[in-house]
Amino acid sequence: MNRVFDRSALRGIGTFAQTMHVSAGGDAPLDRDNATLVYIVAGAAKLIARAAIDREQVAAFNFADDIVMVPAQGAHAYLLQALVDCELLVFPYATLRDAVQVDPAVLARLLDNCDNALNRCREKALVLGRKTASERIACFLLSMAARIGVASGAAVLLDLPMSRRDIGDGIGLTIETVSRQFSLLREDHLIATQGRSKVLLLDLPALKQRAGYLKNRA
Amino acid sequence: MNRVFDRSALRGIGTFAQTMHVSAGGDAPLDRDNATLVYIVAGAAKLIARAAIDREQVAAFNFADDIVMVPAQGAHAYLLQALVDCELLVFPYATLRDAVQVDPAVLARLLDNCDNALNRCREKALVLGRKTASERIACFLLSMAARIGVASGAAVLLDLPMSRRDIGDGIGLTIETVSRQFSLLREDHLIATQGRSKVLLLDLPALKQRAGYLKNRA
DNA sequence: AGACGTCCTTGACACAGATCAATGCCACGA
DNA sequence: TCGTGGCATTGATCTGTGTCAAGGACGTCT
Repeated sequence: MNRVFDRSALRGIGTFAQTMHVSAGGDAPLDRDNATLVYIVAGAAKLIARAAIDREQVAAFNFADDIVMVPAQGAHAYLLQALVDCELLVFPYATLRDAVQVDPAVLARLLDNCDNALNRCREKALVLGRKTASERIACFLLSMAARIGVASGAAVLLDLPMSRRDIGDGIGLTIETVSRQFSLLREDHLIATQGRSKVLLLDLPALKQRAGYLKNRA
Repeated sequence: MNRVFDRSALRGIGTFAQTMHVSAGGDAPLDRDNATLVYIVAGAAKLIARAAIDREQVAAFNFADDIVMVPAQGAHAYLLQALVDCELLVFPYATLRDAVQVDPAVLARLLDNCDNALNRCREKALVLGRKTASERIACFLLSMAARIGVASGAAVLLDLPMSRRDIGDGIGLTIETVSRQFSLLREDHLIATQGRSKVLLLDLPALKQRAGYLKNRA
């Protein structure tokens, strides 16, 4: 496993870290006035951008071993909310960035991590700006499959830690539209669901078709 | 001026750089299969995420002294397109990241730059996912004011290098809706326009009101 | 095991913004 | 200076998804 903060990296920077346990549904108590870097040791969380108490956009879902860069509050507020019980390692961004310069390899990994987050965010922007409801759901499921999916024969099993509301807030739809799209996918036998959180992706090629990906890949 | 690639930084990494001139409307001829880092020496450009030839999301607008991280082609294609004549410095991302480790201060600046891009992208995600047309336009104008606005008394003058279509592609609206929203802002005396590209922001407080920013800032 | 609360699903209707269509204006070149 | 082509504006209509409302299922707690 290629953890970003392995034992040797932690030796140098551990002094700045603060360990936190946040239980499901809770907000990580972060400094609002400064950017923060959170390493998810275990659990799953959502990064929320809030324009109003009833208008939230899920900027990112994050899982174990992810590094989340949480912005300081500007025009909008950012919150890291636990989807399940979480163990977190929290660093003030600026302090870490300066301290870690003694170990450029770790700094380079931070950059790679930030680049990944940026790429995912850009994909999200494309989804939010230019895709239909059914394309959005397909993109979401495929993205989750790549990150937390478990192969199950030709199918992929997902155990989603987030609610329908979270999914909707992540791809810019209401809870009702998300639900309707799930129903359509069930009718067309592209997915099967079990309970509230388990989704079995039965036909990845057909899902990719619905995702509205580029047709003529180079 | 605090350029990211100042004279001393360029001395070490200049060997990887490739200088390019791209004229207005042209695509920077980048490697599709690898992430690329582009430093905009002069000009203005848009980073496009393309799902189809007629479905593009502008992921970011970038101006002189910006560093743009252009992803490799995945599910969608990314293009850097010049809005006006541009002078660019182009690096393969991986090569630069590894080479620049001899100068951690430059690496730290790259990280800061990436963090800024990520924050802007997240604001964009919130705009695309959860804001109305009039809020989107207000957010767009305020964001441009912060980046390329010129104070003109109490007002701010913008000389926008992008077309209405580009604006729409950036905030998830059609060209017609963008145009209608501009007309509404003119009627309400929040802006005045001159020709196709010049916009005078007459009432910043009112614009911020329309942007749907957080009411109760801490 | 049963009951309760929360989350999910489904339906009917409304509306913001897309689409289609026509006209007008700006900027560039001859 | 005048023409030309693309870009912007405005209007009419359509539609996908939001909103409002009711019922059903899951999972938890006693």
